[in-house]
Amino acid sequence: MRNKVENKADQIYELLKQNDFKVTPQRKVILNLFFDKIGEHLSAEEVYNLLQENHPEIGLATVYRTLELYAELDVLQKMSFDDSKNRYELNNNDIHHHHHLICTGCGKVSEFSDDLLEALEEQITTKTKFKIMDHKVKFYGKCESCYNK
Amino acid sequence: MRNKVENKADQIYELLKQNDFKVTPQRKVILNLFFDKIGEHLSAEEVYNLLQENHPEIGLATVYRTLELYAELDVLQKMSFDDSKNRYELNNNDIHHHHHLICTGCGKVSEFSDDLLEALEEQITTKTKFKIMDHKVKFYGKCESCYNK
DNA sequence: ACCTCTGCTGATAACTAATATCGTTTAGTT
DNA sequence: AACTAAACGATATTAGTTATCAGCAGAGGT
Repeated sequence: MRNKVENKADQIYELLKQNDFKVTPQRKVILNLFFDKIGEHLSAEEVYNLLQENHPEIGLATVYRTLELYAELDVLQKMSFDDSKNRYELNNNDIHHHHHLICTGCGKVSEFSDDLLEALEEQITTKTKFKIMDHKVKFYGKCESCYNK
Repeated sequence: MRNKVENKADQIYELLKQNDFKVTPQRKVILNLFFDKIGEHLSAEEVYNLLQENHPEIGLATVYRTLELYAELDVLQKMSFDDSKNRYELNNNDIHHHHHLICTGCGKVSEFSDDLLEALEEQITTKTKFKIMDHKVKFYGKCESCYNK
């Protein structure tokens, strides 16, 4: 019997195949990196640097391409925290609606999970003709340690 | 007696002075442009192009600097709709909490105003130590015409 | 096992938005 | 009117990302 991560990884390999993309070693390695780094919001360069240790043969262009591909397949969630670079994290469906709390003091990004936005989406649906598929919410403020100094 | 826009503009000139910034012709022109384009989300280059007609002497660097300055003073709100460029709109305090509805079909950005997020902010405040100052919400989906085809 | 064919890769050039630099100009003050 | 720090325009530079292209590789057919 296989563990959860392997199972989940296999599902994603299957998803690649279903969409006529090949399951390459590079795509496997990059996906596994994100399984190792759950909760982190990695930029393309950070991914590339992390790969240097065990997979220095993987090029930066491949990193960009792979992240973009996974984002389109909704395997990764693409986001930006106003530092003019895109960041990615595993789109764990279990915690689909988690919002980011961005500290304007130290820049740290924490998370908050909930489904309260459903009410807001419902209101928009009834008041407008807009059909909502997804949302992104960012809260700006001060984390505990920045607030206390 | 002066009209509302002039009054509002004067308040902003005053705000500049209070923060030891000079009230230059360039800053006046760019601010007035945003009063003329309420509801639009302009990029730096779009502002620059709009200025070409009547004020071709204003340089692109000045546009970038001025937009950034106004954003720091909360006169403009800085945002991005995943097209890898920053956009700005007048931060009208009357409609402070308006969210953006981004159509994934045609890219059009519309708006929805509400204060329902207060409830969510309150929940975060009670459950975490994070002190929220501001938030940005983006909803993704299909606008009426894209949905119907 | 081998061939083929298409998609993928790595290296790197090109692009784009934004920022930094620098000599000149100007707003606000004296 | 003179002064001075701030702001300006032109342009070089940077940073993140995307495009290009020759070579490679892995699935399917023979």
